[in-house]
Amino acid sequence: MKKVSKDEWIPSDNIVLEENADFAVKCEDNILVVAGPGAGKTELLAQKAGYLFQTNTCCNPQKILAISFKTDAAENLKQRVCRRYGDEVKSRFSSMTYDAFSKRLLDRFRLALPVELQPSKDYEIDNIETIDAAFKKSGYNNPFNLKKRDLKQFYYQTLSKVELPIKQENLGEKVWKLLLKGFDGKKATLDFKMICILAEYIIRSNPKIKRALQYTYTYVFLDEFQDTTNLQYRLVKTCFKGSKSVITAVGDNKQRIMLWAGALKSVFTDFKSDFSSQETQLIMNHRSAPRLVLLQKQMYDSLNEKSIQVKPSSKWNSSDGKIKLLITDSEQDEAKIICTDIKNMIDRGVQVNDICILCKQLPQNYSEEIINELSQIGIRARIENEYQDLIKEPIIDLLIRFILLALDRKRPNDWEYVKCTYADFSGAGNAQQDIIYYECQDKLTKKLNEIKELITADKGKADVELLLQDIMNFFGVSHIKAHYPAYQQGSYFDNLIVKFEKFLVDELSRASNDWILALESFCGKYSIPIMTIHKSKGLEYEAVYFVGVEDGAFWNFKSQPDEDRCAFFVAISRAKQYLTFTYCSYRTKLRIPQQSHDSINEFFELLKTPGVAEIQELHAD
DNA sequence: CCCTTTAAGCTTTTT
DNA sequence: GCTTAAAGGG
Repeated sequence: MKKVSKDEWIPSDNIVLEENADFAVKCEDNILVVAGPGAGKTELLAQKAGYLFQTNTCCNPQKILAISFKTDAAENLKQRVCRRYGDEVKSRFSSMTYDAFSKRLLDRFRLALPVELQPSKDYEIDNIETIDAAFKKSGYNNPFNLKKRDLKQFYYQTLSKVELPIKQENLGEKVWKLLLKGFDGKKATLDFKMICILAEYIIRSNPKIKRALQYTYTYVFLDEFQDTTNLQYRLVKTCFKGSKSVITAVGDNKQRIMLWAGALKSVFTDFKSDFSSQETQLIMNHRSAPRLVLLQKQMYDSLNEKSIQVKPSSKWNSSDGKIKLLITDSEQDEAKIICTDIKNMIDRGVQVNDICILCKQLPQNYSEEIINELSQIGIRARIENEYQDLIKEPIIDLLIRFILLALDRKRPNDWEYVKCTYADFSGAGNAQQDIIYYECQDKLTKKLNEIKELITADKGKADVELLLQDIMNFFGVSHIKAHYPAYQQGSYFDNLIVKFEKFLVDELSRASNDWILALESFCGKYSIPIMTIHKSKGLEYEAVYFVGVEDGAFWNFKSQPDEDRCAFFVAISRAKQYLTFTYCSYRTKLRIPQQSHDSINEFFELLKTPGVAEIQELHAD
């Protein structure tokens, strides 16, 4: 990485930063960056990391702490920064989730807690049976006969309300004490909220640790800031309020769809006053075509958003972008029309995995007919839930990369990843000069060749179960579990492997035992993803089909209209160029005699505004 | 055995 | 809100 002066610095990868983004990158005070979809919020953070490292504004041994919500978001940011600025910044850019950050603080400084608050070293996470037993042992016997779901919610709420240090002896405090140490032969159990509370208390009650933390992390990035919960925000506040550490928070109030899961509604204003932070807005939308940007802007009123001048990228013509509203009586008609549309799009060169089908909820209730129709012309569409749950697991990722690498050695990224992981597991770490390290490489190469032999020997008909076992034994199951503590709990690990095995066998039979094809296919390269709006957050697609804009899918609209408007906004803003909405008056799986759109009529009025969408209606008579 | 009442789910992540 | 499945009552 070459060092440059502040005036000479230019963004990496030929990216052009709009004025306010450039300001935010170079800003050395706390700043809140509010920006809509496609503005490049995460990219701004990556560029800011580059600026801070390249200009030596963040100088060794100072580090940047980047906090995200999802592991893959944290991982993506880390990869982007490491790719651009090399391994020398790897150890100085800590990109992790809130939960990983809290857990790290707790595990590292557990002994700094007063003895009565120290959890046992081998605590489990979120063992609901233990939690239930602890409440019962503390004398709580569900006096109001709460239903299972409400009971669970009551448990977690009671636990998260406990203030440290413990001064009272109420129910929550009693249960905490049991859970911290374990009881009646049960292991200690914490949930992530408790971990967050403990981490916050460690920092609050240990000025030395707090100072060390602030000294280490002179810059802090907070991604998806609108989703921050009160506990997470309190942790950030305790760690960095009043310090010299500079916080950059990025978020979008129009995409606030996690309030129901506990996001803190006032987090933007709280942050501005607590951290005397400035605020800046980005106005570019690099993602969506002009006509789609226009539709997004038309929603600003209902989202209580001032109409700022959002600008689409200059790569578009002003007439670019297509919006359609498809109204049918039967799911068959809906599926046929979507299918023809998708076929045309693919023929024009759009990649299958650049087309997405979105639902407000339960994709399986809305997409069956579409999946069938598409499969008849050889296009695969699949509900992503289970696949994504597996793909994001580090062990599955490792297995996939290993097999791909065995079959095709020209995969530098996978080689690097597999090699580092293996070296790590074998204790060779980063000691690149060490002879052990070369031994590792040697062993790895041999094993890769061996696996390749196994797979190619019988034209790909190798036994999947044995092969996966073989690879895992090579890395050492105990090493894997030691490295990823989540895998030590219960049968979680074994279940993952069994599921992956099942999926892989299935993919292999589809791909006539072509392992590379099967694995790529498992990773979603050749299929249209189907998912909920919530899962699509942060993603983008050339074409988006929002299936089921109906009251049945927005049953919650009356109780949380603002959040559902945001959900609608998130859905429409995933699309780059093509956006199709569908409404179908009867859905087999829902068995609602006749769908309506009374409660969400505002969406229809929006789409029916002249010049917005092309409307296609198909009625059976 | 049949009819009525009640419960639970529906948008989520994290080691 | 609207569903399905299980539990309850006669």
